[in-house]
Amino acid sequence: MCAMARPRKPLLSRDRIVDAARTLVDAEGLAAVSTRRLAAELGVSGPSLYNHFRTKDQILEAVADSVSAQVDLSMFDAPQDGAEWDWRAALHDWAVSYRAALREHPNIVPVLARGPGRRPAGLRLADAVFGAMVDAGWPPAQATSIGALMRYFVMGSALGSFAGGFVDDQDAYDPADYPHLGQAHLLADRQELIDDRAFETGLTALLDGLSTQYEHVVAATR
Amino acid sequence: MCAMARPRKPLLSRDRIVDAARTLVDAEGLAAVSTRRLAAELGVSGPSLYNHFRTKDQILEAVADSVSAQVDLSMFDAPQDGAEWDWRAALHDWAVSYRAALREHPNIVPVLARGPGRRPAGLRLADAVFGAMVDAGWPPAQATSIGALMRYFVMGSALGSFAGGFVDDQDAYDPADYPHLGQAHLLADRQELIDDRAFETGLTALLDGLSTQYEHVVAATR
DNA sequence: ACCTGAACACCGTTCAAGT
DNA sequence: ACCTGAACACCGTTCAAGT
Repeated sequence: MCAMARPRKPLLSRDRIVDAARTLVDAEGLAAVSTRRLAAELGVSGPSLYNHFRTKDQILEAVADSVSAQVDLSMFDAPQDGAEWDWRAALHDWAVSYRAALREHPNIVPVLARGPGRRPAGLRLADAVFGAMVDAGWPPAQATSIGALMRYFVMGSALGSFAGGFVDDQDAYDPADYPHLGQAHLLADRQELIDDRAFETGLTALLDGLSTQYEHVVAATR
Repeated sequence: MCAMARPRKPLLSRDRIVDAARTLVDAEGLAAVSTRRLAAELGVSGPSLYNHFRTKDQILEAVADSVSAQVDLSMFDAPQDGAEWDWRAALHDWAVSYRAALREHPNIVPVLARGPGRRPAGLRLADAVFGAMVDAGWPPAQATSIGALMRYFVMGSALGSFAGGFVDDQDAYDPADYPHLGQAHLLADRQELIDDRAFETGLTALLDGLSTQYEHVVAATR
């Protein structure tokens, strides 16, 4: 009861803000995140957020990084005792985990797609895949390409459903204009199946193709 | 002269609005496009736009479709007189043209990434690639997968530069945290080269892998 | 140190009014 | 039919003021 009521626990923290923002993005999309709305969700007034983040964009960056942090990277460690280091299997498992993390939070993908920037989990991810490919024997320039092209494919597959991009309305597909899209209105119903199959097909093709290149480029110089 | 000055030519048209919007998006990004700003660029007041488009989003959709319309689809026509129809070469050329169109207008890619929806050029593109793959002998479900996975890869490669996603500042890459990113600060300087090489490497791998699948799935059943 | 209300310069969109 | 100004309900961010 003394007059100096100073230590009064802070209402906000960076973690609490990021958690609330991620929940809001997941539930209602990027457009629903305004500083006023987010603050209301946290029971404070809008400008309070600026005591913890410099801009709204940095809040979204932090949300993006918290999603990157969920990607499993364990398949890249353990230096493999002598045995042939199976980079192909590791790359496959990593891509599956990467896409799974993104698909759990698809609305934040446009922010993630801007690249790692200074986000620690994004940089850790880039570091892990590049290091693993170099360890596997890929020349550094090729390892960079692999990091990039895998990112293209995973980001593209998570950015938006392919099947869901087609409207669920037969009248939208006039056979005179689009002779081969007679069944396209059915895509929306089977979104997950269609996108999962396309991802696995593409990933297998990508890894098969890279294995061929590996034999030419790497195994040949051994 | 006479008092009835009725026919007064309209100041605006859908095309003029779309052209101005595309120019603005290209020059200053999606965030710079506000209805007031766009209207000012066209010499009219903000609400005027609503005589030609129902929402701002539909203006952006129209910009996106005008970019889709620039993708070359000619490699998919001409039914090939008896000879083996080279779907692999067509797919390669199409992917290159697709990516080139997107890279000329990278800021609109997030809108394109929402899928074709009801956009005519987007639907034409989906129709062409699906029809060509079916003609080449792919079963419809596989042709759908190919349309999807190519879209993943091209969208991902156009959504943002891989190399440009890394900051141009050596201090951002502490060797203790990111042991393999010692050269990462150099990526920003060679953006185009690095992204072009990753795209070609990935596309070749993808097509090589699909060719292998084609032999198993299609040629075997002939 | 952390939170607040008021304020500034913006938004997308609607609508009555003009021609 | 097409354009306008005024208005509504929002934005992100700053800042002086409070504790």
